[in-house]
Amino acid sequence: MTLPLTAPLLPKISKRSRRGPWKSSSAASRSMEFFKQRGEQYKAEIIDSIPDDTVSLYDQGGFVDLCRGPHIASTGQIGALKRLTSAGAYWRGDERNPMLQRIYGTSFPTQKELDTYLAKLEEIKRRDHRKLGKELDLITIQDEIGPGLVLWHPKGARIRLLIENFWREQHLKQGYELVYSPHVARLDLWKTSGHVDYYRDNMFASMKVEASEYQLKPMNCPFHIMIYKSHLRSYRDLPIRYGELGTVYRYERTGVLHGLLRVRGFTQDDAHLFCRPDQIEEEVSRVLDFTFFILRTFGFADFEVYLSTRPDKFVGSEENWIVATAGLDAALKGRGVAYRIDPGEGVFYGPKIDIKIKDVLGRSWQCSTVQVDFNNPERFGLSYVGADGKAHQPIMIHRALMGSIERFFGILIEHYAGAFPTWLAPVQAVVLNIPDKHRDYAQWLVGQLTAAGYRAEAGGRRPRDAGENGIGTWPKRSQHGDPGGPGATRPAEGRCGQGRADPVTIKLRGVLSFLNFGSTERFVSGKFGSSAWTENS
RNA sequence: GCUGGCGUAGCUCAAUCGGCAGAGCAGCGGUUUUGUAAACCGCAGGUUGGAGGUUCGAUUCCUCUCGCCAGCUCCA
Repeated sequence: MTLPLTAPLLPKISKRSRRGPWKSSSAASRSMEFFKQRGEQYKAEIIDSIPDDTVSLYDQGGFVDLCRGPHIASTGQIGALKRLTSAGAYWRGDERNPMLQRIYGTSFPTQKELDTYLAKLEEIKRRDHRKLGKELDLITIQDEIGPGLVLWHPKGARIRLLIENFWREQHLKQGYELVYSPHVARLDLWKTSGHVDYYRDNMFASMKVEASEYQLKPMNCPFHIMIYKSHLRSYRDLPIRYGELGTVYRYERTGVLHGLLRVRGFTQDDAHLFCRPDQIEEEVSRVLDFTFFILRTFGFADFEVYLSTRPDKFVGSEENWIVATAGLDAALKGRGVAYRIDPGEGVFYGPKIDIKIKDVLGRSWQCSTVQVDFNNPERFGLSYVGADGKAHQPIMIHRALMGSIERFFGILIEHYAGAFPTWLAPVQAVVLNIPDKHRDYAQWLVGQLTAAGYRAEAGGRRPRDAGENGIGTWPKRSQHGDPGGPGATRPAEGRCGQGRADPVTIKLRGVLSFLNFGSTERFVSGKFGSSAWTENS
């Protein structure tokens, strides 16, 4: 059948795949002939690649499938079936191969379980940061500017500033030095670093300036290296930790761009640690602690940790790889972190630890990464003077805790469904003036709140504004009106939809006190502050 | 980049066979007022993503292009 898989056809497929029992049988590799005769070239090709003498086949009403199995014993076990989407997929996952048409669907033993799953998909849709980012006026990505390039609107920028201020403050406490570096540099720098050889496909084209080529930076590391190199280093100076909220530009193929989660210009919360080989474990341990602290502060509690080991193509000595991998391993074990080995998935220049964040819906996102690097110290000829008076080569550790501010923000939006905790909320309080004639008073109150350091906004002139989505998303609300009127002055109260209205007097002092609770303290995950608090002054 | 789908007002969407581009919400001006997704009247809002082509006439058909979405591949 070579009909196009358009929408009207798919319900039929849904229906048909419902009846008949499954039978299973196994056959010798002559089944390759069977599939060839049927014109099912791909199945024959797969059998060809299976070393075993026998393969297992499943027969379902004349549809014979090659499958390691198991298929379910009976289609009667399928209580509920739903087609989800259809999309192309490369044969065997290789983009050089032809594209196949794939239909995605799911089934559950009962309709109820299917409904639960579908409700979760709806919830994911509701939390989509691309939708909320626009609705809450946090960010936009506009065609005229270019795909994958983010505009941070005032409300989004407020949150970013809070994130960045927190980040800087904590890094200083942790003994990092904060640095800045330019957005472009001579192409030669990227030749030295190896990016031109290994990373060119992800770089924007270089530009000619006067007599030399310049390159928009895809990474921050060469700059930090050059700061290290700017003078002689002693073993006593190590470890040296340079941190930077460094904005990088990478050419990502159009099909991979995805809201804030995959962009072309983004800011890494980057740092490079220069240390002696014997300091790797200690430094990595510190980074792990620091990472979990930061992530928990933003409300993330569940993580997936991976240790990626040496790939086939690698640089550096085997001995260094062993030392570095052991250092990462020891740090993870020392901190009691459960992790999985991802064999051969390390970067060519060294092994790494990746930490994926699990959000409230149980989806995981790659953010944090800790990578050991032997390559760059070698390429740039880094050294320090050891206790023996001789030159030694330091080890570099690349690390990002949030990964990129853009991606992290996208995840945050979805994690909180836009209803940020008070310390991060771009609007901590909305002052509603109902009816309109109280606008001046509302403005005055907003002015008072702003002067007191809160993020407040006046909004709405009609009763229904109180129930609006955007306004309901912000943490606190205070409403002002005439006694007994439709917009009667109401107590400041908590976030709409949480069923928690905290009675507070409407006097300015009361509003300030109410806001003060939990407005600046940061949440630690698992301890989401309740707003159960009253004032009766 | 690849396969498939889709671009109409700030947002969500209409527009029959190719025949005058429309509605709700948001906005603005009024009127009104029992407390959480919707009070009433009016006004304004558009180069139908862009460029070509076919046609008396294109939102509609064709070509190219830009972008978005679902995946594949890749990744922070």
